[in-house]
Amino acid sequence: MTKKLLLVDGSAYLFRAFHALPPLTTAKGEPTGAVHGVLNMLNKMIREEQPDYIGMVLDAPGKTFRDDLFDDYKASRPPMPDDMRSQIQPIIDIVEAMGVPLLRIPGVEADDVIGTLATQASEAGIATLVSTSDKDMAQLVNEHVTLVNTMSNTVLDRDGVKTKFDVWPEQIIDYLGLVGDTADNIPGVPKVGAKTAAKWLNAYGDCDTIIEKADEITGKVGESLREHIEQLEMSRVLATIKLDVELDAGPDGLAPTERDVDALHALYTRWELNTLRRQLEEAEDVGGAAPEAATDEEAGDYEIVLDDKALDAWLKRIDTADLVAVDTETNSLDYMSAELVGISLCVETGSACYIPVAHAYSGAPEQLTREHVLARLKPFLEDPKQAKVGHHLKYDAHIFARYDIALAGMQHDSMLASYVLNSTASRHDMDSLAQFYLGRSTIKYEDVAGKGAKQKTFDEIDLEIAGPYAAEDADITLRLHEHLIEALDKEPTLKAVYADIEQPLVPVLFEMEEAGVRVDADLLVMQSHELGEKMAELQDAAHELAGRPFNLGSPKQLGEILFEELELPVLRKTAKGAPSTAEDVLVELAADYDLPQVILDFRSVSKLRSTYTEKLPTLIAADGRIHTSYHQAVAATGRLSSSDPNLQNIPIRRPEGRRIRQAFVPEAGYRLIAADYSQIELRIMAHLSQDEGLLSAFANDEDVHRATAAEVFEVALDDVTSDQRRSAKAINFGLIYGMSAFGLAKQLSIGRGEAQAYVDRYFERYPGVHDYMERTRTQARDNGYVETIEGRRLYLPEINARNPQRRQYAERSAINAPMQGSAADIIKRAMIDVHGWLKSGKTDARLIMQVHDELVLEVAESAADAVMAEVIERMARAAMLDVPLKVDAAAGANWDEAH
DNA sequence: TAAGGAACGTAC
DNA sequence: GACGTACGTTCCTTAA
Repeated sequence: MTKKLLLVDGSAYLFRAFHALPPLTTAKGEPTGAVHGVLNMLNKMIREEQPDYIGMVLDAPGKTFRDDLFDDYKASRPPMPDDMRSQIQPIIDIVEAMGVPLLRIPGVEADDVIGTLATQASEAGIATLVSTSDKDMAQLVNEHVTLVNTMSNTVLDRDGVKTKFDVWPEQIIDYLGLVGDTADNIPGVPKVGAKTAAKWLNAYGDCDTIIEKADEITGKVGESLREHIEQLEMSRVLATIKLDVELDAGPDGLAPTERDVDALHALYTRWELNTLRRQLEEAEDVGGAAPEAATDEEAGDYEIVLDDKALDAWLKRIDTADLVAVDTETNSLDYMSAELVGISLCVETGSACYIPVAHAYSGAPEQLTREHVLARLKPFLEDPKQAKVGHHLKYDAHIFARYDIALAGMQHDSMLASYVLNSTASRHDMDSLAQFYLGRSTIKYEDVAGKGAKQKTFDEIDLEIAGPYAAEDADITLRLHEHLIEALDKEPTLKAVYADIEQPLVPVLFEMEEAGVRVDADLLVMQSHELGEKMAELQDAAHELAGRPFNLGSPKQLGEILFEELELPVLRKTAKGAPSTAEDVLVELAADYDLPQVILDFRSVSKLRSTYTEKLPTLIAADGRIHTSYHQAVAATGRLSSSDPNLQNIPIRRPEGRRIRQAFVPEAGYRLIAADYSQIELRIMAHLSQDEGLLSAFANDEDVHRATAAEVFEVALDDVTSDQRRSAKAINFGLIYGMSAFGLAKQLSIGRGEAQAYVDRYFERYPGVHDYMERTRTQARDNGYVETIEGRRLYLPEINARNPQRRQYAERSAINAPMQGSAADIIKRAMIDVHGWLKSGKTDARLIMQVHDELVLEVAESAADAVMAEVIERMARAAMLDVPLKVDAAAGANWDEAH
């Protein structure tokens, strides 16, 4: 068997890694990005090639013979940055500790050392692989010597050189002499580029012949050639790699030696190369193994797919797999504008691929085109029988939708599994989950893309960096899925919440987001204008009353005016101890002073303008519609949330704000239908508490607040005053939120004693509710969690906290969560049902919004009445409680009218 | 200059 | 101290 020699161009690695990698540093701030990069590439080469001999060659400091030949040699190259220079020594130390022979020969360049060794190896019949990204090395290629570019995974043999440069390896020196090299300041012949050089060399064979026949060459290029013959000869010499450098040892002196485990461990620790350190610890039982090292953390087998052959192999793998992890990489978080940059797949943990389709940094290797890859994957992606798992698959589905691919078979989602298992986990992003469930530190997005102003989009990231990151995402997704499903299997009710509610909801939310809602920009712009004028008037009035101008939007400046200069009484302080200027405080002050009311009016107007009338028009997409994002794994109780923009807090309570809803309109020929559950949380409280009074009030379809007022104030239903009803309403809502008598007193501006009397009275009249509240607190304390009707859990780790404030907070959450969460479960079931019904029939209608207890649909005018009736029916029977679920609905020409 | 927290206000 | 769940804007301090 022929022996194999691997020669690594350390200098090329260093430059490439330094510029390609984000500026990683140690905790102290020492740069280590290039160290990471060089070591990763080196390790990868060793792993893949398993050479018998190996040498890493670095440039030595100081002048080389070429500097003596040509004064301007490499003059255009800026001096090595300090951040790069400082990383050379750590690399040298580590490579030596690894047992890899390292060569640094003064007076020549790394290229010359590599050239010499490659030549000697050829003569000895040793197969040589030169790992570099430097194209000059192509001149070394022969039957025994090939180049490999770790960046792009491309291998250049004789035919490869011919394909890439259109000249043979032995012509490369002449080629470089003609073309020159700006980076090394090798002049070449002006006006001659790659095409011309190849054309001449193919016609004449070599430079000497070209010079001989220079007169035959016509045109401006011909002139340039004749004028620069001397320069051409010089350039050839500079481009020629020296093959006879005097070395202490030949290729057979480059056998790797035993690695020095202790020295390596110390160096990895010193330079905070944690992944390498952990791998070493696992393999060698060295150092204080970190806790996470105990779990599975083998480096994955990650492949970058750059050609059809590799793609074919993966298509075969996914076709026969039971479940495939799919992940997309894009250049934006905005799903409506994001472009696909690459796709990751994983069918078996530890083995994943990344298929880049649009990495466009300079020097990026040739990739399969987006169109090609998508066309080949389309049958798989659209096949509902081919099950996929993702982490937040809804986002990936949006990306595929941009390219007319309807992602189907969205069977599992590790983000949702995690959410159902523990909704109170602070985050459900992949990195946190990998750390928590798998004990595994993943590559962080910031580490590959950088952060702040320097953050790159994914298509700008070097494949050497992006590939492992992206492939790991798919690998981790599959690992998480396997782990989380196992956990869910142990909790059948949670599994049901996941499988029967959250997972089927994904396509529903996906379609709602894709649909968006039409918004009348002109109307909002007009409203904005009006509000702007009102703001100016109120600001003038405020400055007048204050006696000087100030920023009305600054609570700090306002506090100075009100409490220092005008000396108004400080009624309350903020958490930080500053006098509060919150709404309720100003309302109270407004009874005795003028300025607070002006501030209140200003705030209200300015809020409407900045948050809604100014902002919403800027968010309208090309289709004239606003596409929000519904988040399925955010709210601890099981509710959805909405952002970019938040369509769940569009004003309604006051007429000034409510006008904004007039800008939410249907397409021509359509109507908006808004259907909302009436008092759903109180109905759930009746069901859960089984309180007879409450059950019968709902059974008889009474006005529940009026009924409560009648009980608490001991009057007949018909004699309840509007004030009594208002108080009863506050009590009812307060109960849902776990409010105290103190809070109720504040809400109703009554004495604390009086409020306490109301609460006592309420519990006397509704003893079932009182018992239920007690039971809930007990359950929370005993189990550490509370449940919705469906069995969705909310963990309350602080329910037994020593700190009374934290404990009481947990208690209030315990009271509220079953009601809020059950309502969320019910409307989610209704959404799945309504969506399924709409999909199965020919009804021209679609769901477009959800606001916690309300669904909004856009329906063809002719179908409006029928759809409304059906939606009411389906929402009402989404859960079978011991009280009826009542649904109110209306249709209109805008969202305001539909109420 | 950018990031992040505090204060505030909108919804259910 | 005192009413649950969210998200967005503005101001302003702090850190790089």
